[in-house]
Amino acid sequence: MRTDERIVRAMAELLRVQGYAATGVNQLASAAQAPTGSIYHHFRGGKREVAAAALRQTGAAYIRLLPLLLDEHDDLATGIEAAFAAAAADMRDTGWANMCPVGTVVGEVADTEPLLREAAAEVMEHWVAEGVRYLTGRGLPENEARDVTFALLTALQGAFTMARALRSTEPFLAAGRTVAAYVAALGPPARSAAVRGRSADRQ
Amino acid sequence: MRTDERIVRAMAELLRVQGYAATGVNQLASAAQAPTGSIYHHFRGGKREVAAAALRQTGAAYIRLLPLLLDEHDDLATGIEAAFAAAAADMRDTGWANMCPVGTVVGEVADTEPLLREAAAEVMEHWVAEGVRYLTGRGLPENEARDVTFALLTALQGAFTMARALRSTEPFLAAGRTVAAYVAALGPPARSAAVRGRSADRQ
DNA sequence: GTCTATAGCGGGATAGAC
DNA sequence: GTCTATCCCGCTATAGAC
Repeated sequence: MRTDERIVRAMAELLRVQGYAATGVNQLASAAQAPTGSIYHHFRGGKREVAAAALRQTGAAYIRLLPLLLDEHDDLATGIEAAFAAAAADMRDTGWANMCPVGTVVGEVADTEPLLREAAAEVMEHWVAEGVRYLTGRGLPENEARDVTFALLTALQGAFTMARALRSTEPFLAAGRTVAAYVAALGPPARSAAVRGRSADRQ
Repeated sequence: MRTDERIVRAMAELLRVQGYAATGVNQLASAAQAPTGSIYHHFRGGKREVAAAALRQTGAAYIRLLPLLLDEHDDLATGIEAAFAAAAADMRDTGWANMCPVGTVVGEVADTEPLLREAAAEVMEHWVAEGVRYLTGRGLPENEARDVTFALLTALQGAFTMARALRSTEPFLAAGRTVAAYVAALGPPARSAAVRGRSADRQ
């Protein structure tokens, strides 16, 4: 892997576990198996710029999971509940350490690091756009798709935080149940028709 | 106000805006209008101990808002939507700076500062217990009350994060709409009976 | 108890050899 | 482009005058 890629990946890992301020450049360098100077060679903006790149990369990877997880289930509500359960299992299996780095960094430095706040905002706008696109594709009207997208994203972010502190999967499972129930109550007939359409599109 | 109280309050403020790692002891001292040494006089555990006290104090204050906001409305779903709208307005009016310090600190140091993680866990356990107590008081069965409590808390935490990055009230408003709709779908007749009972209790 | 001065350390960033 | 040595600053924490 290229040096700059290793640096970005290492930063993403460290952000997930210990946040931005606590992550030192030297720690980052040794985690990336690169000398300190290489960081400034590849990223002239230093630590800030590496973190911004890590947020964009991680954010893009996260939202790719949405169709991967939800396409598995013909019923959208079932898929949502399963996605929360998967996130809960991952969190538990990694020792409650793997937060979403985007959320962590926003909490830390949204008001003190404009570059990072902007990167986080772009990532989240992308999440919302992709969520709406996916859910309208599964038959939800635009305004409902937007509400459900925000419901999913806020519940996930909050569940990461609560699960990490409580060391329990319950925040994920309970939040997943309620979002799924909300979606199920929206209008099952319209949605199953949409699912049929979606499956047809692929064949 | 006593010196130690000023210190705890200043720490809570700083945690909300810039997190734990970025908050220095000297900055804390000047914000509390106290000399550096006073911090170690009142809190022998230093910065860590001040932060733990700030989390407990803020956490207790936050959960007191729950009945204050929801008692205003006879219909529970309406009250929930209004509470999210109030949180959104507060966030906007403070320049998108006022996160929940408990969530921020968890993201930063849950795996590196055991004392703070434990303080956050205690605070959140208290939130859950109070949420369940309040909602069962308004007529929800225990298991539903627990799910709704987690739905409220995770959505709020996540909405703080997204609203701060996006500088938009939409995460709060959209999440509030969905949680309210979920509650409204649970069983309106049982709940309005409970509301009548609650009002009667007060007179 | 209140406050000042400072120790001791680790941070981010840089210069320059190779 | 890779790596080392080092600068300078700010941090936490403490010692000790008042």
